[in-house]
Amino acid sequence: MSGKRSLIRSGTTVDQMVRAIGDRIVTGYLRPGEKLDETSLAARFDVSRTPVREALGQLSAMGLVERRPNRGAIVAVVTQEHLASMFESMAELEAICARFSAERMTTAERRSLEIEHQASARLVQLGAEEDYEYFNTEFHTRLYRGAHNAHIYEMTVMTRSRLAPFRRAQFMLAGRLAKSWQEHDAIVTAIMRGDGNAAGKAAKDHVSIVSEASAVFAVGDQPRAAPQHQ
Amino acid sequence: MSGKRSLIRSGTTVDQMVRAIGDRIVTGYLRPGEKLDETSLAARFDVSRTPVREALGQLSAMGLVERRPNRGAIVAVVTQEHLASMFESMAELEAICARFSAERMTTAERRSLEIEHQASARLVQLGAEEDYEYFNTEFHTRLYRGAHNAHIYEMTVMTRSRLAPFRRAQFMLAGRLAKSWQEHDAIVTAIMRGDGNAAGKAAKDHVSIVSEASAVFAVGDQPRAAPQHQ
DNA sequence: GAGGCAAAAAGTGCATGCAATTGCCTGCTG
DNA sequence: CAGCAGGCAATTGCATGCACTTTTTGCCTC
Repeated sequence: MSGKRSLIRSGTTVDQMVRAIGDRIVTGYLRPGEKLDETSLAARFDVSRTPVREALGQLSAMGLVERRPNRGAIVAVVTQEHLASMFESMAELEAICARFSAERMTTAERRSLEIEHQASARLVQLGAEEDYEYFNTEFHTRLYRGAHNAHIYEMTVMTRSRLAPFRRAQFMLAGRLAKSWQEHDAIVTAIMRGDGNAAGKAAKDHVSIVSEASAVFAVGDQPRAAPQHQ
Repeated sequence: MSGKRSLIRSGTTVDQMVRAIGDRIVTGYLRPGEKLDETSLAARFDVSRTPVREALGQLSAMGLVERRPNRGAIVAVVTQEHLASMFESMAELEAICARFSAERMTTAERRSLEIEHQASARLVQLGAEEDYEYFNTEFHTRLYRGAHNAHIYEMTVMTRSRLAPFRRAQFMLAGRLAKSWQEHDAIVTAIMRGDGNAAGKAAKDHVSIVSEASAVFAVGDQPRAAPQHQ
């Protein structure tokens, strides 16, 4: 019995690798352009190269890493242009989710969305960025689910995760917290009214604003090469 | 009988496997639920199991195959519900593409869209289903590109390919050819006018109609288990 | 000192081998 | 004859090995 997997959760080794590496990319711990060396990763996680290779392949299929034949893999480098296209897509996807949510959410879903949203008002007053961030994720996830469309849900979640590295610290901007809440409020109100078009428009505006706020960070952050971690 | 992988295009072996297996799924040659045995596939394509495994992993990340740990892979089984959600997503995505196309296509893109569309009128008169099918694909691809948004393009193409197996023979329906052309015409007209909303609506209606036409076929075809293809 | 070449080093791509898991088959029990 | 335990064949999951490609390094030339 050689060294058993230590800290990571269950599933096959490949799945663990996909999550481990994917998480590090999504959270920004691994930066775009950074080299993903199979041997080092294998050593780092105490597995052989095979599961690492498979994981890199899957991550590449998801668009999180880029693979150059015979030349190794790197964390996907997102051009400004492609980043913009993802933010724009995100706005459209959220608009669809909000519109469908307005039309399709069950009474229970509407109620709990409203309740959570109202509860979050306190976080804004307290200026609790961390907690609001968590709530914010929850809020949007509710919209995605509320659309009652599995495929749109998948696309939206995937797009959001690919955007995650570029969206950190958005709430640090002065006043962003309160504005975010108001924008959410517009979405919730429209959903409660069952007004799909208004909900869609409100969601699109909301995401567009977030995009602009985030883009600022992305610019200085992006085109750099690979840093030294650990 | 066994043997060559000559007819496939270049790239790494894994890429070839992804394309080979993916094609067979998308074209319906491999049916939903069918078992994908690593050893047989490896023998069939005359490679070792490793690239087959990697390919299956990537296809699973794309949603084309389903992988049960330790229990092998099967062609993804799409429930009626999930299928409906994909068709609905498709309509929304095409609507976005058409709207953006109306707003963003270059003059050259508009012109060539119009020209090709007009040329296809002949195919309708001739009742040339095969040729029209080819043109139809081309037409929609132009819309996706015309949106000038790489991420939406990716999502749309991916969704379309996943729907491909359920969309066969749609033009066999009586009169579908002519109606399809008219629906395209509405889209083109709106795009030429630069009217994004009209283009989006026309595209959504168009796809919705196709969805309904296709759903008919899907019903009898879908939930069955695995056939014998060999 | 810059440029170019060749050999070595590093790293990827695929094949093969072996342990682990699953599912089936058999035979026993009630 | 149904039901279940145990064992066996088939198949998956991962590790390792080897060939090939790319990159680096060191040396030579100019």
